[in-house]
Amino acid sequence: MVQRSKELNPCPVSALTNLLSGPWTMYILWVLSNSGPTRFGALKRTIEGISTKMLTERLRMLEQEGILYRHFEPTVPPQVTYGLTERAKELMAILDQLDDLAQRWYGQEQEIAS
Amino acid sequence: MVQRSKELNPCPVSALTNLLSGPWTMYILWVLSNSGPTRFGALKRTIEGISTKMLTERLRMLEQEGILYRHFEPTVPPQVTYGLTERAKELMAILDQLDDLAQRWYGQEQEIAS
DNA sequence: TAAAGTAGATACTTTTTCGTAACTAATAGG
DNA sequence: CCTATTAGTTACGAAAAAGTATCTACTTTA
Repeated sequence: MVQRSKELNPCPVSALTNLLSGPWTMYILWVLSNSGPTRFGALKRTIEGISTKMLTERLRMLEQEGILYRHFEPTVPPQVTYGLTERAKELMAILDQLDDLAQRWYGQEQEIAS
Repeated sequence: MVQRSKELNPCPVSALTNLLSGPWTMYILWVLSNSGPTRFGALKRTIEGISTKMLTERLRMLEQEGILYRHFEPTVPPQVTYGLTERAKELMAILDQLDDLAQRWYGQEQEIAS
């Protein structure tokens, strides 16, 4: 059997970072943080390039972890809205710091030359 | 051509999180943070289950990003030591907060029943 | 003289990941 | 009656990621 790193999930940090480290994950949180609760279709349109499958996968995952909620309105056609939970907000506070760091390290390149 | 998420690397945070999100990456930083500068072989023995290839790959990557340094001593057999840079220490300060969060969220399960 | 020890590099193979395309249900509108 | 709409699910296949095994150099030790 081949040993992959995800199996051994010894400490809580690993659990959390494995979770956040998936593709698009941070981006999805970022969008929901900026736009507030958003419907599936709108998310898909906003997050350019993501596939339906990937998006649902990530959303399900984040929901399971209690980082976002899913509100299903059984109209026809159905309306499903996703939003950040309290947990997500705690998380974003830290991710914002990471953002500051990233700005300082890599941000210069992005400066606007007027 | 198949569109993968890593290609589009728009904002600095993405750059940083893509970097941290690789397998074993956080764990390696964690070990170096706790143990101080460590030789390749020792790292490999500590990080149980990691392959040589994976370990070198991650180390090279972190070195390129200026997150850790590599010190090569051309003895026979050679001695190569890896350690955290200042950047890494800034990073760890934030990751420690993430750790606190993880403890609160998932830590309970790990409690020792005396 | 042969083996051990370090820090990898490389080729080859397996596993996993992820995108694409096709399909679903129920209703409203033309 | 036919089509559009939403929010997915599923099977399939290609590409990327990661493991395994083999090889290197040089010296010391047995």
